Amino acid sequence: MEQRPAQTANGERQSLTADDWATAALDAMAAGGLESVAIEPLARQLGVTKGSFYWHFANRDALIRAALERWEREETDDIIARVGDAADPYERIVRVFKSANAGYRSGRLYLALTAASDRPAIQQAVRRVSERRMAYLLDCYRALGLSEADARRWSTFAYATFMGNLQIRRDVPEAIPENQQFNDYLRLMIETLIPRVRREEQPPAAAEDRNDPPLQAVV
Amino acid sequence: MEQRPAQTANGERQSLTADDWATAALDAMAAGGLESVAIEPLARQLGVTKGSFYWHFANRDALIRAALERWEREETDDIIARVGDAADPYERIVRVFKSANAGYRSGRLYLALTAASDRPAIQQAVRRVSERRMAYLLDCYRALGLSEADARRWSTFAYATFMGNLQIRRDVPEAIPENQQFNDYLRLMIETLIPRVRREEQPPAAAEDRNDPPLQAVV
DNA sequence: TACACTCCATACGAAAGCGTATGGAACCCC
DNA sequence: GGGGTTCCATACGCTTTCGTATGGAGTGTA
Repeated sequence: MEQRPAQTANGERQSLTADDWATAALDAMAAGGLESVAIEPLARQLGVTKGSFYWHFANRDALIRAALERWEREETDDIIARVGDAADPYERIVRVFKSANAGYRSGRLYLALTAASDRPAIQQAVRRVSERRMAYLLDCYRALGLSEADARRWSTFAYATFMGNLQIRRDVPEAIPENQQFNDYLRLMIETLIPRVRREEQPPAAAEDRNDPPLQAVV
Repeated sequence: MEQRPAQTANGERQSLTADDWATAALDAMAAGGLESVAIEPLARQLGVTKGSFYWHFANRDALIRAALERWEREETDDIIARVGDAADPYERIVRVFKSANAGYRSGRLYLALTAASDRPAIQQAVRRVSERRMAYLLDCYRALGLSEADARRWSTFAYATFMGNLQIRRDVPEAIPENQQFNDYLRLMIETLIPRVRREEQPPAAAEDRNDPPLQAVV
């Protein structure tokens, strides 16, 4: 597969891979947006010159495509690895919200990519990841016993809150409490965003369908 | 104050003002982010050349500063004009959420500005506007009768949901329902995000009360 | 008519970034 | 040790944008 020239005596100077360039591009995006993904600055930062880049990639667009692929892989792997197929749906939703905190870079990167709304390639990648995440949440809420319409509303609601917390954490970080205060804040959101439908009363979905109160949230 | 050379016979060609440039810059930002705010493209779009710009402004930074000032004025005026000092706090929070829908440009502009997290001037303006909005919400929740700590949590929670809806509407618009479905979605958020605390031990609310949850949300 | 002021056009230099062309060092294989 | 491959350095032309310098048309004013 890959064979790198053995590093020199002092341990420097091993050749770069295309993936190294992709991760560097993602780091640059997380730090300064898409416009920060420039060949020559990245090359300087990596300690090489443009010659290296144009050996690995055809042009700047190819780099961005590669970075997007890597990002999509990371995100989908992450959401499966972190919140996974664990336990009951309640626990899964809780973990989604706790993962909003974990990963400072992850959140910034997500927001930076969503900001590049003019580039269709990026927009589509963001859309795919967002839809996949919302579908995951939708499944969780269905598993809680909510009707299809209710599950859709609640999952969209929860995802909006999730995204908004990312944004607040980036733009007004003091607004997000810390330590014990943060736990209280988190618990408030969890308890509010996960309606405890009456489980016993089986069968859940069919019996308690359309009445006036749209969903029997007990909170 | 301002005197414009009378427009020519066909109604074209009246001279521009600095404010015209500022609004054009904001439009460009809402459409394509900060990098779209370039002098020469803007000049072409306005039907003039750079000569016009550098008569009104010292440089590009001055334009961005002017645009930011205008944006801050608009935003603060808007939040006072739209949701205003109307009625009870419940109605005020409702209006905040309804205004997330109104103003397509407003939301995009907000998100575009928050994305320019490297520019300190923009970051501070965003912070000021965000803090002012969150303070407004905090006041609403205090007026609902919540304790200081609870009001702070709920207002942050609500603002996060507000921001997240802006983001979803931009990135995955189909996820936001429309028409009657949207009203249901909106009502769900409103009812969930506005806890009806026991005002003064009134009979109607007190009757169906829960005593388990930490804050007396009845939803 | 002469002058000043406002607003913009045009021309120019400098810098940054993209992409290409080409050379060259290091390594491998026979 | 000739030849091929990998990976990168260097040099160059092109485009876009910023910012400056300067001229000029239009209008008001003495």
